[in-house]
Amino acid sequence: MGRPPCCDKIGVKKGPWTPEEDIILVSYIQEHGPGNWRSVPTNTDLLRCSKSCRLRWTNYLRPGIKRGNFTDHEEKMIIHLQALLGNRWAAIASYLPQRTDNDIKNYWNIHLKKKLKKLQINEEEVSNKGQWERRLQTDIHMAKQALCEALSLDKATSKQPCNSYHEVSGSCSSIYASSAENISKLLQNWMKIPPSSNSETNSSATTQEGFDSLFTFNSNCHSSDASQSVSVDTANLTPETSLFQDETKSILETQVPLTLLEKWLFEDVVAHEGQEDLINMSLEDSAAGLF
DNA sequence: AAGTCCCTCAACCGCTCACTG
DNA sequence: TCAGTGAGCGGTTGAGGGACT
Repeated sequence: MGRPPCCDKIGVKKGPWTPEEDIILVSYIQEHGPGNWRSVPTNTDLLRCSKSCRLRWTNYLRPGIKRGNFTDHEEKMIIHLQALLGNRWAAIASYLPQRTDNDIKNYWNIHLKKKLKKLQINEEEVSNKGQWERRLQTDIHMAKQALCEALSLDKATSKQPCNSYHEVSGSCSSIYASSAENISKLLQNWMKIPPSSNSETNSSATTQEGFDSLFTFNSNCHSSDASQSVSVDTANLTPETSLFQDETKSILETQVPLTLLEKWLFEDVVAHEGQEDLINMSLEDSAAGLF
């Protein structure tokens, strides 16, 4: 038996969202909170698929989304995390809470792939090309091993879903950059009055606490200022807040260190505090060539 | 000015995962 | 244990706009 469609395809509107639709969606979420997407089209006048509503919210309307150019720091983060995690864009996005996985994915495919390809060509031209590749492959292999180890350990323990999107939505005080001013106002109101009937399993209280413990933002996170900082506080890295909260949870509980990620997180903090280069592991050479 | 090409990014599609009864 | 269902994720597409000829 085939999987039924998520919604009735007949009469479902496709294509770009209009400001009016945005307002309807935001108003609904303001009242009911994000989640239970299935009910959104039925309880509103939106002629949209539930998936479309969710994507519109998570990729565009959700508060805390930073738009505009990626900073050097963000680029390095993405490159580094992509080397460690592969194309797990959602996981990578949880380290860059102001960016959506879609944005990161697009940015990678459009900009960074080209840069890395260019770099690779350059590297081939220099004599130490093989050495760099071997180092990179070794580091990636080590990262994969660590992740596999963590994931296999995790399977033995209880699982908790990672809802980084909603952690962000409940914590950041920024507004999204929309062309529709009224939507922005709606969102501002929503930020002031968090939804009381949030149906998500992750409460705003816990997510706020957890989020704050992982990421520390400048107050103006709506700003596109390149100096915005995202520092990772490893001292407060709790199982609830980690990107790999399930993985990390199991690790912490079983006292098995996820050394590679921890090392990187620590180095990230050091790099920030000492104004040193973020990338000082496998990609330090390549990053230097890129930027 | 008009036509074409290229780039960007919002949105869609299809798959997998997680949860529930 | 298993089927049904909702939600999330990653790959891909196509419309729109800017750059170029």
